[in-house]
Amino acid sequence: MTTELTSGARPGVPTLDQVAVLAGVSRATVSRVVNESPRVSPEARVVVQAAIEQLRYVPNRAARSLVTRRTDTIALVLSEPNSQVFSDPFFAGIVHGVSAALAETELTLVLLTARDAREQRKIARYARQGHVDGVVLMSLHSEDLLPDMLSEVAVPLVLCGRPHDGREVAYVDADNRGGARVATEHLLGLGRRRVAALTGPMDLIAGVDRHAGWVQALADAGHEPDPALVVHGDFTEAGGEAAMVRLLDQAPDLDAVFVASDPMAVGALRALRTAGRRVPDDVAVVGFDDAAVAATCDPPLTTVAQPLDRMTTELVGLLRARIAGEAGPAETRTCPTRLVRRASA
Amino acid sequence: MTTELTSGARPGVPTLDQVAVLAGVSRATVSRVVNESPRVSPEARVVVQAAIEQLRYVPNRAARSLVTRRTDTIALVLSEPNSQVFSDPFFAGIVHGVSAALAETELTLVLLTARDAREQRKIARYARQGHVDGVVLMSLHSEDLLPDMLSEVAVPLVLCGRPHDGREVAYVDADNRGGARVATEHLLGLGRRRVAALTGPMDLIAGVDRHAGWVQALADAGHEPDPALVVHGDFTEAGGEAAMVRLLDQAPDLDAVFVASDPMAVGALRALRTAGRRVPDDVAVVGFDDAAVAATCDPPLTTVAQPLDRMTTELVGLLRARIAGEAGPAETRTCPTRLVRRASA
DNA sequence: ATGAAAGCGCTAACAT
DNA sequence: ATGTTAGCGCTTTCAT
Repeated sequence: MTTELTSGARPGVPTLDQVAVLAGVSRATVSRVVNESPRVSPEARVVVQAAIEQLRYVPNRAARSLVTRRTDTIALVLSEPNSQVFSDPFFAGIVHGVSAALAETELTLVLLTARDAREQRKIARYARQGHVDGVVLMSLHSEDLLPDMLSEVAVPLVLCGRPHDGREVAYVDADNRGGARVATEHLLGLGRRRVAALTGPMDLIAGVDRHAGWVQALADAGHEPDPALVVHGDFTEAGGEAAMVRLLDQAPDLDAVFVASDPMAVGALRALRTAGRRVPDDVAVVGFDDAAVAATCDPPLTTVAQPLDRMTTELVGLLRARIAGEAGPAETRTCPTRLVRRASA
Repeated sequence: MTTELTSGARPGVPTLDQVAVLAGVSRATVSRVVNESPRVSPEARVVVQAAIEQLRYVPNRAARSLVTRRTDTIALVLSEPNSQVFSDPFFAGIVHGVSAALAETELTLVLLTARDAREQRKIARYARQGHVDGVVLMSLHSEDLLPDMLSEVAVPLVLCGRPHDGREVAYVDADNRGGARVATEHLLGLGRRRVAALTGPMDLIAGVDRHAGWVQALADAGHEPDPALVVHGDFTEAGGEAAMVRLLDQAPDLDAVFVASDPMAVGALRALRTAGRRVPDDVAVVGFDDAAVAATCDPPLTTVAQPLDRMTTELVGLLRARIAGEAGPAETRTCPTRLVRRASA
């Protein structure tokens, strides 16, 4: 009696019932086949699979998730008012990497962007509606409210990048501080004495950490950081060029510079050339890889490689572990960076 | 009697029933308030809203979409094996624009990427599962199978970019042909006689159309297109530089060049400079805007502006119309391009 | 191994 | 204007 009521539904979109009728079994058996339960006889499985093929049946996700309370979907949230961040190779790399890591699984990726408070609320609401099993959040700026908003929603959450404050939350980050330290040590090891730092904005944790690594390397070597040797860029090529000009003005005697991002390093190189300083004979430069921009530089730049692939793998792994309840709410992973010396032209 | 069964559910996630009980009304009334039906008394509305606030109630999407057969979600599908496409400013611009256009609505965006056949199947399946109300598909290459796969799924579909064959499908595209024609006319109007074309790959419809525009402008002016004046790039900066080198070799007497994309134009400019040709005195160049890369060029380039904002607006508008059943399956929109002359340095 | 039946949370007739 | 009721398509005990 139940089955004949199904006739009122949309034509062309088969349901479990229809498969069951065609296969001559019950709904439960079809469900078991679809969900790969071992409690099905081989014969039944064959019959059901044939019916599924014939009808081109695909389970209705809404119905399934209504009962299982899973959605098999995770969200990647980009919280950043600046819209050109989309073409930023670092963001692009993260999006791509997460998407690739998920391709191997049954999970699908939902990309959400928050450019203003309105969109932030929409995202928090979306998460609370239970439309995703978990979320990866990229939020760089210290004053961003979204991390708090999402923490309040009862959904597994992993941040991409260490949070600015010391909050208790799961995150994955590159070893920014270690990378900057190694880069600076490399320059000191070359015998340079006046190693400047072209760092990033200090409201970005990556900027803070990379600056801290430079300071530490100098301290370890017994140098005291000279304020004249520090200048802040905005992680862009143009910003890097401008910052390098200021740096040359502040400290004309510098003989090396650690640049806290690759695009800035490209700009810095240009500024150095314009100023008539030879690279690397005159000034040694090490960049910090956001996506290997500097690989195409002339002269080729020694850079700190940022482990994008590793980060995205960890991000997805940690989130899945959290969804499965196998990882704590504040578990963290730091992905090692490494120095890459490129052949000099 | 129904309500007390609810007790077995997840704690902390309130349902319609619980709101109804707290407000002292029926589920139906709560549903009406949530869905802004006019058939509710002001008093009831107030009581219900208070209960919603108190319980922090948010409707369960799965349950809703199970009955309404809507998901309030649309997918933006990027079908492109090349993974670096993510940082391509054109793609980034489309993603950003669509996302922005949707921010004003109740719809959410799901970004899906297909890099290989496996991912393509996953996407087709996802669409068939009824998890989205419609899809915007960016598929550039002529041999891509995804357009066919998605056409077979009964879901409103709009392509970003004219399909390569003459298939019957809704799409939105820039006026690539018209833009190329105007660019070439501009060069001819400057008095140039040997107007070369640095075009894109011919398996991309944008490449084909821009090339066709150049041919048409020459034909209209009574010139016959000289094969030596044509060379194909790959829409990238490096490709543009290499192509320009070939072009100079093939046709050393060229006095102008229409370049079918901005990044290529930047590369072409560099090649011209290296070859000792002065721009624009010696060789006039017009680029084709993929995301205003050329705006930062030196010398500033006259470019054909591609209406990204317009395209994304149309894309979303057309898809929504299709979802509402207000637009045919093969309705198309072409967004006008225009020539932008930049002040010479 | 299989089927019957209950119910996930919601909307939408249909009554009143 | 409000309540009652019948499902949407699926999973999952609980029997058999």
